[in-house]
Amino acid sequence: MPRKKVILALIENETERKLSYKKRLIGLLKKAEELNTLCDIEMALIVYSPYGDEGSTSNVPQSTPSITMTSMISSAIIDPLFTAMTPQMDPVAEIPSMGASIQMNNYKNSTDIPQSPSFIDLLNLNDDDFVTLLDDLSINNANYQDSNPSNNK
Amino acid sequence: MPRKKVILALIENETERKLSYKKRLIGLLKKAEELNTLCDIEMALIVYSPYGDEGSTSNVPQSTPSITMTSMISSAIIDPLFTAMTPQMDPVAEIPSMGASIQMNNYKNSTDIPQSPSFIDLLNLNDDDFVTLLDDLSINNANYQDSNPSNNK
DNA sequence: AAGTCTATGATTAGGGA
DNA sequence: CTCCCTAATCATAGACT
Repeated sequence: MPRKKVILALIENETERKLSYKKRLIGLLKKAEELNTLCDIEMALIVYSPYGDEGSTSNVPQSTPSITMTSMISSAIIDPLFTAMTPQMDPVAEIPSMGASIQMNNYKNSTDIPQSPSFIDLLNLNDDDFVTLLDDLSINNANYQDSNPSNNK
Repeated sequence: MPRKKVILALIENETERKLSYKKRLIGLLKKAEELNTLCDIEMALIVYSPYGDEGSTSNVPQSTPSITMTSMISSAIIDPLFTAMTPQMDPVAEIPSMGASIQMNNYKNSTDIPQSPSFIDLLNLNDDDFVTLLDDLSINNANYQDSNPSNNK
């Protein structure tokens, strides 16, 4: 956007694409939070990121995707489930109603994870993937690391 | 943002707040779509709007809230469920897996709808509320109007 | 309420360290 | 890769229709 007008097409260069993703995710979260604050709008933003575990526990890009769930919901019912999260907690244990309520078809990706498992199936929130729960821009995320490495095959 | 620096707090004036909401929702959808296109990121954005039916069938603000589900998911599995939608179709019938999969606690608001029913409970996608499905910025939405007016009490 | 316009604050691509 | 910086594009409050 600066220096060069954005072309609305996939950024082919992976390094560039990932950099853009990181910048734009922060921007998107900020915009969403602003809408929530300014207009009292309840919402949920669920982002499937192929860059889930980088910089933390693994050096292998795209091998362990993550789901970023952003709660900007002001409702008292769902808020505690998300705001209570700390990096030390187990997200799945912490959000039982979420794990119980979002039941999609129990898809298992039999090929490589880099080929992108179905987004909707990842919503199962089982042991396979990183789950990152963000409450606001302070990205103090709780990563739920895969406890079963075989799922990465 | 222009003309005046934005103060991150609830916009007290209702008309102003709604106007800001409409503008910012479009902006948010655009940003999300850009992230999807540029970085090949799958995501879902669910917005609970208290301004669902205005300008269409009712003049009563906030009496029939709506859920705006924005699919920017490239997966072939979920895409057809959203893109197949037309304004003439019944969204609930059209997205059986969605209706079946998102099972929250079956909350019924016994007081006024303007007091905002729980966002998470609205996700039940039953007959009570407007459901607006957006596939991209072309806001060619499919409204699913309440077939049971008593739910507005 | 819903568009259109536009000035200006916000976002971000590119580059440097 | 991750900050930091800056230029240039983008988003949008306010005004007007």
